[in-house]
Amino acid sequence: MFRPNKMAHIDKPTLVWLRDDLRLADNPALSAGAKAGAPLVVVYILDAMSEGIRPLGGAARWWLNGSLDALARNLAARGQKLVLRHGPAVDVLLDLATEIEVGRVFWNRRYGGGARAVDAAIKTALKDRDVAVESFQANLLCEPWTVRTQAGDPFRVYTPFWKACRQHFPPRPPLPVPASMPPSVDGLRSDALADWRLLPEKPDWAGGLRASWTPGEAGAAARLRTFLTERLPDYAAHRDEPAADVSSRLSPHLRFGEISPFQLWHGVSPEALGETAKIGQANIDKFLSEIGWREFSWHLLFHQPDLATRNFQPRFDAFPWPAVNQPALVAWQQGRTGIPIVDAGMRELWQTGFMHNRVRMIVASFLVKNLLVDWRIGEAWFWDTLVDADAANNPASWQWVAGSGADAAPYFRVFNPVLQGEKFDADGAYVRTHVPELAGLLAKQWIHAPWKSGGVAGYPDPIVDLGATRERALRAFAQMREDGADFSSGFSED
DNA sequence: AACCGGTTTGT
DNA sequence: CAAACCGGT
Repeated sequence: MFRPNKMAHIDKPTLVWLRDDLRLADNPALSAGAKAGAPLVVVYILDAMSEGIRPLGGAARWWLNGSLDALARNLAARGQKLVLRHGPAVDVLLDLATEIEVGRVFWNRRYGGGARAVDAAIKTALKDRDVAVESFQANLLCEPWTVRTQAGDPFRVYTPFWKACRQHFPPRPPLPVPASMPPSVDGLRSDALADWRLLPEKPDWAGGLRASWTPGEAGAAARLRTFLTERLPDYAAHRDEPAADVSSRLSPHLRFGEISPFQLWHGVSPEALGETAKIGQANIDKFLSEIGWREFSWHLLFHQPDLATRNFQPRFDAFPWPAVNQPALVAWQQGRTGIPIVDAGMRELWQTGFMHNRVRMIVASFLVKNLLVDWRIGEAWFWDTLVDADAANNPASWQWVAGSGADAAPYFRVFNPVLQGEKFDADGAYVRTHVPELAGLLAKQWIHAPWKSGGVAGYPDPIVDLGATRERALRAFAQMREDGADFSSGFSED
C-alpha cells in the first residue's frame, strides 16, 4: 500500500553529474534528470586527484574552460545553473549528495579504467544510502562489453570489430534538448570558473587556439553543419591531404562530449542529408569508419586500462629504447627537425592545438622510428598540446604507429616523410602554411627536401639521416623480434 | 593506414 | 625508359 521508502526520493532533488558530455542535446542523463519531476542539480567536478584519472593537458584545460562557460550559459538561458566543484570526485559527489539530500543521481557512462573505478565506488556508496543511481549510454555507439568475437574475446583487429559493432545499428536516435528543466536548488555553492585557472596566464599562448576553435555545443553544431555541406562531399578523395581542409575537425568537440557519436551517425544518414545533397556513400562510410576507430580505441582502453603506459603487444616490453636524445626531442617538439612536413605538423600542433591525422602518423613515425624515442614520450607531448587528446585515442594511436598496438602498423612500416609529403602535400601548401621559412623560397620539387637543393637560410638541416635511421630502426625492431620468446600479445586476463 | 631495390611489362 | 609488379623488411 503506502510505501514511504520508495516514495521518499520523488521530491528529493535529482543530481545530474556531467563529465565528458558537456551538451544539452542527446544527453540521456540530463534528459532523465529533467523528467524526474524533482529539483534538478547539474554539477561538473574538476578532478585532478583521483587515482587513474589523468590530469588534463594544457590545451585541454583551455578547451574545458570554454566548454564549461558555454554550457553554463546554455543552462542559464533555460533557467538552470551549472554547479562547479573541485576535488576527488568520490568525496565531492558524496558531499554534494548529502548537502542537497539527493534522491537520484544520473550520469552518462565513462570507459577509462580509473574513471570506471571512481564511478563504481560512488554508485556503491550512494546505493548504500538508498539513493537511486542510473547510468546511460551516451558517448559510444557500442558498449565495449557487447562487442565480442565468436570465441567471446575482445577484438584485436579493427575491421572485424567495426563490422561487429555495426551489427547493433542503427543506433538510437539522438535525444532533443530537454523541453524544460526543473529549477535547481537555491543557495548552492559553486566554484567560480575563473578560479580554476584553466586558462594560460603568462605567457598567454592560447591566441592560436582562440583563432581556431569555438568550444561548446553551438560551436560543435556549426562545425558539423560546415562539414556536411562543404567537406563531406570530398572527404574520401581528399581526407589524407592536410591542405585540403576536408576533415571534420569535430575531434575536440567529441572529446568533451559537446556532440555525440549518435548525433554524427544520424547527421550523415540519408534521411538527414536529404536526396539533394548527392553525397556519395563512400564519403559517408569513410567518415563513419573514423568514428569506428574512435569506438575501437575506447574498446581497447576498456579491456586494457593501462593502455597509455603498457605495450598492447608484450613483446615490445623488451624493445631497447636508447637514452632519449634530448636535443632531438626538443627539435621535434618545436618543429625544428629540418624535415618540412614534420616541422609543419609540430608547428600546427603548437599553434592550433590540432594536427591533421595523416601528419600525426608522419610525425609519430619520425619520433618513434627515426629518432627511436619511446612512444610514451610522444604520447605525453600530444596529451599536453592537443585539444582533442583523450584517454583512449591518443595512446591507441601512438601504439598503432609504434607497432606495439592492436592491429598496428607492422614494425617495418617506416614512413618516409619526404615521400609522404610529396604524396599528400604535393604542391607543398601545407608546409608553406606552417613553415614560413620555406614559403615562397623554393620550387615545389624541393619543398619536402630542401637540403637537396643546398638548403634554405634560416631553416635547419635535417637532424638525422632518414635512410640511415630507417635502417637502424629496422635492425632494432628485427632484433626485438628475434630476442622475444613471448609472441603472445593482447589483452590481460580480465 | 609503407618503403625499397630489383625485375618485368608496356608503349 | 617509365610504370607496374614483386618479395623482403
